[in-house]
Amino acid sequence: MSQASYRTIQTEVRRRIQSREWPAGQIIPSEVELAREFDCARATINRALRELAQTGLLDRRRKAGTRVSLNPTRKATLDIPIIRLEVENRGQTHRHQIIAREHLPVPDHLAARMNAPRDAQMLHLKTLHLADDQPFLFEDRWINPTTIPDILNAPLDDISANEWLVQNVPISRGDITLTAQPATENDAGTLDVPSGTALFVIERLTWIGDSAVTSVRLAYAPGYQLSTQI
Amino acid sequence: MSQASYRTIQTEVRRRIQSREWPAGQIIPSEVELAREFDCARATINRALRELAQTGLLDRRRKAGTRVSLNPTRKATLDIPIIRLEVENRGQTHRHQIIAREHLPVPDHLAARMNAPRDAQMLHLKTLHLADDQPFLFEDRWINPTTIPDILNAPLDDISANEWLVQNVPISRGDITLTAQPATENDAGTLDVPSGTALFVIERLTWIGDSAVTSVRLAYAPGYQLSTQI
DNA sequence: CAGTGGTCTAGACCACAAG
DNA sequence: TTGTGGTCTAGACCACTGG
Repeated sequence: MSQASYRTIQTEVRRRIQSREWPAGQIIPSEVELAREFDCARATINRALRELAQTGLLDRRRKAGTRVSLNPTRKATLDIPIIRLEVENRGQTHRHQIIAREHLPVPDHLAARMNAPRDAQMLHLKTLHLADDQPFLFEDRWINPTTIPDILNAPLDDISANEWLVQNVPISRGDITLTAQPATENDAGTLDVPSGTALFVIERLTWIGDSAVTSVRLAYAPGYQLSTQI
Repeated sequence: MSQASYRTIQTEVRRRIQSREWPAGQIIPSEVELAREFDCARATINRALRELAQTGLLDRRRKAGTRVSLNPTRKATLDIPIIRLEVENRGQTHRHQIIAREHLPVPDHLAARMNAPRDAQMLHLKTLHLADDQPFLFEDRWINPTTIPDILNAPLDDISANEWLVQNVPISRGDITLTAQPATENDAGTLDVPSGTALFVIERLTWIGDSAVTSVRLAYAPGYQLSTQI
């Protein structure tokens, strides 16, 4: 093995794990030994193994060594695209309608989660996104104008709040929750489905430092699916 | 800035992006320039920026340079744990019941997706997972004994197929789909919910090389949510 | 304590693609 | 053509932690 490339090393390591040459739970040779075997620098081995550990295939600990994961918690990466691009990537045309736009005191449960004072005034937006003029998803969003004063001047009729925020607010952190929910009366009327229909719902709460930027609930029309690979 | 660490560099780069010092879409200095500024080796800058690019914050292209992503498709990492651990991590007790276990010709639509001949015989398992003796999720799984002959000897009453497969089959690839579905009659009876209830459903198809290992549908009881962060 | 992975360096060559 | 990121090296020191 005179080939030295972190990719070829990764491939070979995967092969040895899949062939049970290195069974689950077993310690594999140290970086120094592997560097000797593959005739390459230790840094190359390190990169190969470090990346495999990031995907959950290996467990690494100083002194203890590197072992094949016993319970490989597989990690899947979800892409969170802008809604407009999500629609356009399906080859459909995106359009959005603002259904409501008002300043209201934020509901208590949101105030708590957003680390805001009770009855804080926020911008509340309800937006329907359409794909080829069919309802695609219903967006219910609260935006904290204390954190994002510019939002008050944003041209939200032309560019959806989703897109404006992604492009103008460099968030530092976000909490995401995926659930299935029965359509509320509100959902049902907006998406034009029977009340109680099973909807795929994504809720996100995003932050700049310790200041909440926006809390949003995205209710997708039936048939939506989120796909990924491991 | 005499500190040289890829982590401190990442923090500083994030700060500059969030503060708009480096606006979205703009080219940032080259690795050589940053190495000079931070007084460190180029490899250190490379690692810092490479990892940020993996998260979608930066776009890098040879010769074109590194720029702040214009439409940062945020990437969230989902952990796919073993069901037993998922339950136990909530502080609940896990138990499973095998509801059906039979060899059947696989349905046509699955045969196609699994790259198997029509009417191929597969092991079909229906399993109910319980958390503190309450229905937690209903697992409907097809296992390809051509790929996994050992499955026929597995003690599936003691250890769920989910867990046995994770620990014994080093898969190379998996397709995952997340959806919301109304409970079928079958789901409803098993999970003890009304038919039509909104259920969170994960479907997975996993592979060793080009051979399908298993196709599984996990229907979670109402109230389940999948959480992550970005 | 000592062995392992974690990180950094200074330098080098290369692959790619923008101009 | 040429500047950029992509990768590799040989060596070094360090941090952590198992025995």
